[in-house]
Amino acid sequence: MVRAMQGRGNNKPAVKEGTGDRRPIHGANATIKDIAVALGVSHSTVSRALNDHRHISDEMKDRVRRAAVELGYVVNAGARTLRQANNRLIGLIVPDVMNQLFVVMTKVLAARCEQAGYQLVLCITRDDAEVELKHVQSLRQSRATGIIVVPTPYVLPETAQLMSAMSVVQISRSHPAIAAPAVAIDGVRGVANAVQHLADLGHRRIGYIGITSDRSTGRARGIGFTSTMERLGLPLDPAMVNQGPGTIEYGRAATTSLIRSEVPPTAIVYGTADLTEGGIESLQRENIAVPRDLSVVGFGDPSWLKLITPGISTVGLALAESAEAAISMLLRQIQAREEGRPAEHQSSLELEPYLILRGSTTPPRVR
Amino acid sequence: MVRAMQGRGNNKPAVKEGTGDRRPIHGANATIKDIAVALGVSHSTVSRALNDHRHISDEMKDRVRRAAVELGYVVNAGARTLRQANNRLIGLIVPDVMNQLFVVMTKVLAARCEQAGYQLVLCITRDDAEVELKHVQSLRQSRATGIIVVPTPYVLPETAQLMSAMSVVQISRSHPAIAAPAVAIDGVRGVANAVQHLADLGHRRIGYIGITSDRSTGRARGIGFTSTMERLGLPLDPAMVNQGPGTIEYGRAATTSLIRSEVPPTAIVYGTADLTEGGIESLQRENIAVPRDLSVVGFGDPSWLKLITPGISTVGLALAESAEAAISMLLRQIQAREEGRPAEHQSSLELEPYLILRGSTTPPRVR
DNA sequence: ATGAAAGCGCTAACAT
DNA sequence: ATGTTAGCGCTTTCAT
Repeated sequence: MVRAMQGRGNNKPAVKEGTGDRRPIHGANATIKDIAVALGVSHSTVSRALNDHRHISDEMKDRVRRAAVELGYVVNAGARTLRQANNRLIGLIVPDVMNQLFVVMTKVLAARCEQAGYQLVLCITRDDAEVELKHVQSLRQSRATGIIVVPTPYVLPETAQLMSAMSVVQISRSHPAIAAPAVAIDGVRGVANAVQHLADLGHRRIGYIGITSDRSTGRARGIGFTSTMERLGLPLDPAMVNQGPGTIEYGRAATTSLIRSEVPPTAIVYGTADLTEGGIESLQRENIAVPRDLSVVGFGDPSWLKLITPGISTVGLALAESAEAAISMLLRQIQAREEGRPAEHQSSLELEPYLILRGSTTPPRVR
Repeated sequence: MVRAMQGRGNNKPAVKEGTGDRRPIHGANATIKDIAVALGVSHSTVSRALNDHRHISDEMKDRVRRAAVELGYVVNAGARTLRQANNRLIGLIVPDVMNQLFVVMTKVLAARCEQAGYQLVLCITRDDAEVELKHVQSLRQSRATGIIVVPTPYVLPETAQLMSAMSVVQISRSHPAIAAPAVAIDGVRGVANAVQHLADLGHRRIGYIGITSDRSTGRARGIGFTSTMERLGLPLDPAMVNQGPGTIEYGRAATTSLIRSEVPPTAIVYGTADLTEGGIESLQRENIAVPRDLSVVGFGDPSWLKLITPGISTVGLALAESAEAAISMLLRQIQAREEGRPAEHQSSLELEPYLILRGSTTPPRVR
């Protein structure tokens, strides 16, 4: 701990160093210079040896590697990046990780990133545009190689501008201000299929509980509902169309209000997995017999859904596939940029949802 | 794209640059030097202005900031780190993000990291020690400030050694080779409480389905079961103690095998949420009436569990609290290290689980 | 096969 | 209040 100030012109502040003196035996980080000194060679030789350069003798490589282990040397990725301008960092920006949708994506992306030698920086926005901006700034500052983002409803202009300098792919949702391709699941089709199925069974008064149209997903699913109702010539009572926050609570409240309304629907279609969860909770509380009293089609298919009695029919989403598609697009984009190619235009992709029938739908009782 | 080789002694490889020429208007990253040149001042003035240094005139600060925006300047965090040795990166190493347990932790940690100005690097090991090592190496190379880790069952010596040079906190599980404090939930007590509760109701033949003892959690919960059975003087039939992988499939299979056995148990206690999920699935398939035919106590409390009919009693875990505790410990550890303090000894912490009764337990039918 | 030296972008002494 | 200079750890010419 006691150390005389050195008179030499070093500008190293005379503070911390963990324990002991200069020897990088343990504690402070050893550098290639330390190895070079220990071996009496130049630090460039050390660098070359560690990078398995062709013109370094096997013996030297061996000595260097041994010394590196000895000194506990670990390359400083930051310093390397400064030279090579390439830092193997990918940002994943999602609203929430409790949501089935985003967890599955996260899992797939993490696996792919690891495989491709990237670190995954997880950013959770809670759908707050300010938080989103902060994350994008950090990512940009650390020169992240790319970003996969589920944009918040109201992306700030600054956020979009920062992104314009980076390789980006949007997933699940897409925002017009972000000039990046998007991978999404066709929400129009998802809800349309559900409505069609119910209509086929004879339902005419169908309720919808979805999220607000400020998210691209909410908008699409809402359109899926209204347009299909119209196309099939079914009455479109505004009271039957409920759009709110995508929370379990809202799903519960909206469901309760629908089934207690003057003329309740004979079927309800949900617009997200959380809303479905809230809906199921409400139906159980209100003792609604599904599908006898009410037919139900959920959205999304978390693994527990099949444990519910009765089985809930639902809109299945190809989550893993969309994540795979997104990361492939991103990696291609990155590669193009690294090779100086002018980033081929990537068109957005929309995957098809599919209906999973589990018995929560049946023809309406009366009519 | 066409660009003549420049004769000057610059060692810049004559490749990429996106589009156009040197001006950092857009595309390539502007540096403080670019700003300095544009303004005809020195780059250190620019640096100081951007960092709001005291001795820079307000007018200069203003000009610099304006130019920075103009040129799309974003500080290079890597370069800064090289000087300041402090890179605001925290690694989170978990086996899986599909698991309720780890998602909740991830959410809490992400929030705290954001708040404290750290980026969160998410590393998923799939309980593979090699993968874990790779992640730790990357983290160490990028000089991550700290790590929160759910260690794999068989941590490699190299992994443990790398960690010894970093600020680390273990969470959920703990591994003896890792010299870092751990925050966990008392698994012995969790299962013991469940068994005690069932014994109080009069059960004597109780089955246990948990994970193998190679994870610290599995070991503790197993001990919680056997020791409590012994303490209460209940018969401990080896056939009633099932330990395997923590998968839904195993939970299903083990449950099916238990209820089909010669002398089936009158109650089953589970050791993880996934096993509980598999168990419920099996019980539904086999048409076992819970709690009439069989009492059940689950482990963990994912939000959907209360939707199951009948309500499943379960061991509640203070997941968010344990994550909070872990991140606080880590931040304190980091601060101590940064201030050169010798890292006060942090003792491990064990939180108490609590029983949530929902009606899946009742006195045994016969006796 | 190895060494010397430059420089990536930034901050911080140390001058003025 | 601003400029000059050194140096963080590394890779990479350019010499030898």
